[in-house]
Amino acid sequence: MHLEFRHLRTIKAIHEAGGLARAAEIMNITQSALSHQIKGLEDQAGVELFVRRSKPLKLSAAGFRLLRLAQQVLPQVEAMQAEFSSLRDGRAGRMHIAIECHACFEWLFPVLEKFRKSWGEVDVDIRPGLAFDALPALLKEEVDLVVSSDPEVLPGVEFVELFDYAPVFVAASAHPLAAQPYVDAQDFRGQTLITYPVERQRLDVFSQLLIPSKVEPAAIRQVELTAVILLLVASNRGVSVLPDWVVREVKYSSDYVTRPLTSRGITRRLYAAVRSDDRDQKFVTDLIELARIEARRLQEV
Amino acid sequence: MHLEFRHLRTIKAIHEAGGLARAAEIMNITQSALSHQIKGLEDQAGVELFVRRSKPLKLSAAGFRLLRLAQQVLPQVEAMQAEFSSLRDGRAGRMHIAIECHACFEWLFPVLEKFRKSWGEVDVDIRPGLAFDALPALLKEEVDLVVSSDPEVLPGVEFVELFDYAPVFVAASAHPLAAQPYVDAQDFRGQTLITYPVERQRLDVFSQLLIPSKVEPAAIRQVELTAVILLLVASNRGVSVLPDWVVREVKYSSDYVTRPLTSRGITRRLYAAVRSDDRDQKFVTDLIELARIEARRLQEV
DNA sequence: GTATGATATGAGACAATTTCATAATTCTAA
DNA sequence: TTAGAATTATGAAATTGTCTCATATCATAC
Repeated sequence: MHLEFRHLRTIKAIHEAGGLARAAEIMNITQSALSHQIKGLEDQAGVELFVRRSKPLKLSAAGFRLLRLAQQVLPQVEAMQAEFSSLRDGRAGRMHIAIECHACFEWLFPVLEKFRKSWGEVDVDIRPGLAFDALPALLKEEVDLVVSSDPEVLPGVEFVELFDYAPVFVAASAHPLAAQPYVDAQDFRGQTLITYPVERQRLDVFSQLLIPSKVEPAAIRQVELTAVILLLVASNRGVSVLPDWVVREVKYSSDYVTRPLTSRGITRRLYAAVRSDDRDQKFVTDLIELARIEARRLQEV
Repeated sequence: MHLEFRHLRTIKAIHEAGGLARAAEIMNITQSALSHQIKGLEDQAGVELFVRRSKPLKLSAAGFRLLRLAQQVLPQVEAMQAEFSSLRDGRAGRMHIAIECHACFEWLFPVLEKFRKSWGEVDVDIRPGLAFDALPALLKEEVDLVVSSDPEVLPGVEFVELFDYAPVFVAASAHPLAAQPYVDAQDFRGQTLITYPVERQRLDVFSQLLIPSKVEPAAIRQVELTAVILLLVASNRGVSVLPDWVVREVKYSSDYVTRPLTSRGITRRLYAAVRSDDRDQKFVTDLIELARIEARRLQEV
């Protein structure tokens, strides 16, 4: 049974127009074509679709069943086409974000919350669990944006600057290092360092400070959640280094002290990696703008 | 955007097969054809449906949207086709019944109740309100069976005998005519006759007895519901004539008396009118058989 | 870099759909 | 009942679209 959308539209039109000739008018097609069409369909289906005894062609029981299908299916198709047209002119799209940095959740959530309000038709998601091959995933269109602090030169991918931040040393206020105005690589000797559970290269403390200085802490404890890290730090089970937008919330708590890394402080830059094709999509630039604003808000205090 | 079912099947197949070449195999079609097909679709839609950067062709965000449509729509189409195939081999169908006689509800309901059990796929309905042009409606396929006691010769329509019945006189046991062993046309003179609200020609009392004898009752009261007619008769507000399958339930009640019409009794025959095309449909003959059985059951007491 | 597997493209063959012209119905109203 | 109008059916030719075949191009892995 060789059913096509054309047939569904025909059935619907004949029913609405109340006859084949009128339906042909509406569809801008010959009456003959419609006649051939339904004849072919009836032959294929082996079922009479219309009552021919009466003159303005009328649907039979089977015809009504087909009409019902048309009434179910055609709107679904139109809905999809509407979405495609939104997609074409950039009102809709997909924004699946991969984040390489654990702590980024803190600012990303509020950003996405705002984003959702302006871009209801964009399908937003955060995809954890591909911390390391995020860039290949970006190229394969498995994700649409990667938050990263290690820009690479990669054809088809652009790294757009998001904002600068400082990795900051955090310890319990009772901790000996709290006495110093800043901490240096050497100060980590003998300390227990609490980090996110990722490779050292991806952790600012290591890549920017300890590896260059060839310093090894006494112990490393890996913890998934930022809140838990802070908890452990507060109870003096170790020290940590976290981005400024995270320590903000404990900066003025008497339980913690926060200190710059090195006398001059360390500054890092965060990037959004997007495919060059998507770079100029309105909702992409908008998301990046929102991220900058949110970061500034978290850092200004 | 020239979407066709073929495209939906293709999208689905490519997704399931995980690539275009494999999908082509499954669909018994050239890989080339599929390539042309999706290219055409992408041009029309103005949207990329697949990610071409990676080699085993993969769905893009838009492609997934289309896949979702395919997964919604294709099963609906298959369901309809299954119904059509049921229709072709007679497991499904429509059985909209028009009844010309009011009292037929009494036996028709139990019949349909049984019918529904054996023929779940048949769409059953009773269509009241076309008491008089039921036969034209049958020809126009607005209904599929007409219960009638006045067979006509009509091309394309067959009258199948259902069962015989007797119109029976009913009165309150206190009524004077209760003394007689049977009632004649003349006995209706001076009586109040309670009937269904239809033309005289369609009422057995008139067509079979009063019109031929040129007798006019003192008054006629028209009542819709059988139960109400019996109520009025019981309280001696008039007499009535009802089919034997109806009076059965009051025959042994002390409130009523039932008497034959004329010394020999009057017999009528009920027919099912169906289109000749449908005459041999299994579910049609089955319904007629059920009707006969039910009538016999109601009449045998 | 080359081999291999996968997708794209162009031209021609083929099939399905539409149109045109006209026939055959059915309906309507006198 | 019978024109006449309106509606649907049909056949053949034209058109359009889809598929195949052959081959090019591209991606990936070794």
